[in-house]
Amino acid sequence: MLHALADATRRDIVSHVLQSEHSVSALARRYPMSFAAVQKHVAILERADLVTKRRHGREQLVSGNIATVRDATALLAQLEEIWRARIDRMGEILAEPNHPNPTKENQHDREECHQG
Amino acid sequence: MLHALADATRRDIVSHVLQSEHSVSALARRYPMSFAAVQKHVAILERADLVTKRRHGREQLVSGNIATVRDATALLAQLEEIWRARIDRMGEILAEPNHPNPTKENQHDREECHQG
DNA sequence: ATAATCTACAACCGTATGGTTGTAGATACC
DNA sequence: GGTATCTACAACCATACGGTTGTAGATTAT
Repeated sequence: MLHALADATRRDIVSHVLQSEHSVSALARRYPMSFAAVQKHVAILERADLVTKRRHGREQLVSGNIATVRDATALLAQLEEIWRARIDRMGEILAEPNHPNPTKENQHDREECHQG
Repeated sequence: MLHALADATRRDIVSHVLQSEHSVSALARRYPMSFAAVQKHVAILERADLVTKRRHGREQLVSGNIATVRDATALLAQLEEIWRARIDRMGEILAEPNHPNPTKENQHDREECHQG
């Protein structure tokens, strides 16, 4: 599911179909790629249950699957929470004036990024 | 970067090396796969700047790259925020007593779109 | 019926993943 | 020096991605 969200085009599609339904061809017109490519992106999102398709005449209307997107956001928030806790803890340790191992200091805090 | 985080093993590695440094072989011992496989995971995380390696004798100690992880969590939080706003908005619309399409709330059931 | 549109699906290409094994180079230990 | 350990890297495999083109089916409009 994170994999499905790890593509900018797919995230954009999800954002749009969360606001209103769009047919696959309407979505395809928004991106500089073929219809089939967008169709595949929609299929991946559908497989991850992030969007749902609804037939309307000859069109296939795509809409965001609210429940699954909610699950995804919950998972992301959870990961973010866990990591933030760890980061905060490391910040505390580094801020301690008497922590035993100064060599553990941040490898390169940020300013000497001579090497991207 | 989301791609780098879209793998359970890699997320686990990040969690662990955020707490303390681990050599590549120490990490490899934690997972039911070969040393080379874990080495590749670490390489992917390193390419995404999520971890950093530091040489210590014959070992290569892996540690979480706090700044990039922070960026990642910020990005995730941002995505979550955008989507939550959309979701909340849809929730409001669905909660309105006079909105035109009440069947929209449970479009999860797509039994058979049969047509001949 | 014919044409135009929307969709689905298959085949193909180049590349990356996730995994394996094998080999070679450094480093530590005896 | 010899050996064990840690690492790097290459080759290989199966699968999937991201994209293309092409073809066929379904629906709408004329």
